[in-house]
Amino acid sequence: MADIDAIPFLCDESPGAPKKRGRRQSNMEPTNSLERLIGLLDVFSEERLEWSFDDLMATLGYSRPTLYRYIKILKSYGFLASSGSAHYTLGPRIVELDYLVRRSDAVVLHGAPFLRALTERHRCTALVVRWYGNKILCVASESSNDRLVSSYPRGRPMPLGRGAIARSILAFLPRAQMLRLIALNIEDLKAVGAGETSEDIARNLMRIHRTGYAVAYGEVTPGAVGIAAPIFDAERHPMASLCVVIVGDLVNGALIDSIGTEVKAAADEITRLIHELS
Amino acid sequence: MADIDAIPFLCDESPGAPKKRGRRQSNMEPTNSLERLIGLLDVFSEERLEWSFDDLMATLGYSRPTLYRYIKILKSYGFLASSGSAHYTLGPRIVELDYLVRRSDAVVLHGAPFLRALTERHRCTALVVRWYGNKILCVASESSNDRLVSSYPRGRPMPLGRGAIARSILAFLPRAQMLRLIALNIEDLKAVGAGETSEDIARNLMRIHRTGYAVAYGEVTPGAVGIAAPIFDAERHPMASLCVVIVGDLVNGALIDSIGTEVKAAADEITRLIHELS
DNA sequence: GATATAAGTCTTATAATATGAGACTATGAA
DNA sequence: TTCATAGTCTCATATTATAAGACTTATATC
Repeated sequence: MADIDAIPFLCDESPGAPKKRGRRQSNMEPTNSLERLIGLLDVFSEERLEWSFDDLMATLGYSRPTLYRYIKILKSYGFLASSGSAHYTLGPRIVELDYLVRRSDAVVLHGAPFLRALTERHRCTALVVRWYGNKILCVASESSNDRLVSSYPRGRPMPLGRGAIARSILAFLPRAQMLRLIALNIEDLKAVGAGETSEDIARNLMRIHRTGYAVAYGEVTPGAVGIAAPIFDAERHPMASLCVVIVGDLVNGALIDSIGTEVKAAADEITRLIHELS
Repeated sequence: MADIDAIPFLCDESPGAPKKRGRRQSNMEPTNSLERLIGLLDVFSEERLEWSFDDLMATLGYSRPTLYRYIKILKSYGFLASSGSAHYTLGPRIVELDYLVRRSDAVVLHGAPFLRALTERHRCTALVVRWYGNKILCVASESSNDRLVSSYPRGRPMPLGRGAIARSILAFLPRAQMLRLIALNIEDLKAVGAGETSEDIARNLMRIHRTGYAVAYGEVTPGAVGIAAPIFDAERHPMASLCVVIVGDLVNGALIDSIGTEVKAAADEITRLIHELS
């Protein structure tokens, strides 16, 4: 049961759309067999990459034949794989699907050239990150600095309370939603110095809104500076963020400003490209 | 309907285990609602990364409310995402799961250092590839030659009939299974010069078996030489392959032999490491 | 601003099937 | 041989997935 709480939020794809129904959250129990089936994959986490049949049964509470049936189906579709006897891990179909995602994600496709350009111009790591529920997910990255290995590679979710990326997204949300998410992540935001109270944090976010990009010092990776600007969906809600991470010693205020302007320009251009054809 | 045929084989994780029941193949129709739900993801392919609701309904043949229900569930779990109105693509949860797969796949984890070593020693691309049904799937790669961009990055399935990787796996299968897979891929194998008849191909594979590694000239990428050796599962069935791809002009017969020996040694070592603890 | 069309959800009776208890099989270990 | 574990099967029952079609929002069009 404890593991259930560790499962990150799962929700509709477009967190920008306000008040859409049908959101899922980590604490929601599946209500039907279809959800129970795919929900089974939710027990896998970075902390628990492999599950025994008995632990699955104890955690999920399904009967033996039912759980075996689920596992059989998921295995036959490649979403699960046996690892040792009565032990299971995630399966190869996921790898295959991720390839397709990389080929279809507009943010990845249009962001890639800018990642390349930014990493060529600066000794940095550049990433494109998607907003996804109460978390953000790196979907593409490039680096021109071997010392600067991102602790958040593709697919690893980051919290919404820390770092330039998170704030570059929060800052551009409608006020009500912004406050809701501030409340959800208030501890992180305070710990990181984003403000003392919700109101204070909101004020600071407004400033980011005016500047057009967010800057953070060592909030995600010690010694690293993050500079991020939002990418918008068709309704002009932030849906992703472009970010440059650079070693703190390599930059001063002026350089940060100039990189910030670059990042914002690139993010705006990505936004434009995304909506150009559709 | 035509697209259905393009969907690659989906089957149990361990294709090495002979005659296991419960295999899925592309032409099998889902028999229950659970399979129909995850089976929906099978319509996405490299050729068709985005689907409209109407096309989905026409292809899958489910009723409007049912299909909407499926989509809603898959969206709520992040496996699908809306793209434009009534259009859908694969969703961000897949990215998240792929990250977990990268962290849990023993072949990826134990293979990585060898990929690095091989690419440091030679100007080449080195990959680890998993056997998965009637196809092989790259799961990790590294390159020290920018001119040599693999046309098969992580997650893109390759056919079982072409290239050193495929033959390095076929060559180590029990004879019956080998013949079955030769029959399935006979056109490719012939086209590529692996032999004239099934028997001829089998004989050539036996030679690969004796040598311990397979070599192929420009079968996958023109001008490139592939050198591959199998990685085995607990039952000593081939389950994956380690491969070095190198530009043809850079190698002669002697060098190929020496790289082949290296690759085989590395593959054997990966096999050992995988089973060391479990 | 009215109308039309499409996107998505809800309601319902009915047919379908998912479920769990427990038996059964297969496999490997002691 | 016996014992334990992994995995499947059978079957009666209760659950629930299903499709037709009504309903409800959005989005576009005039």
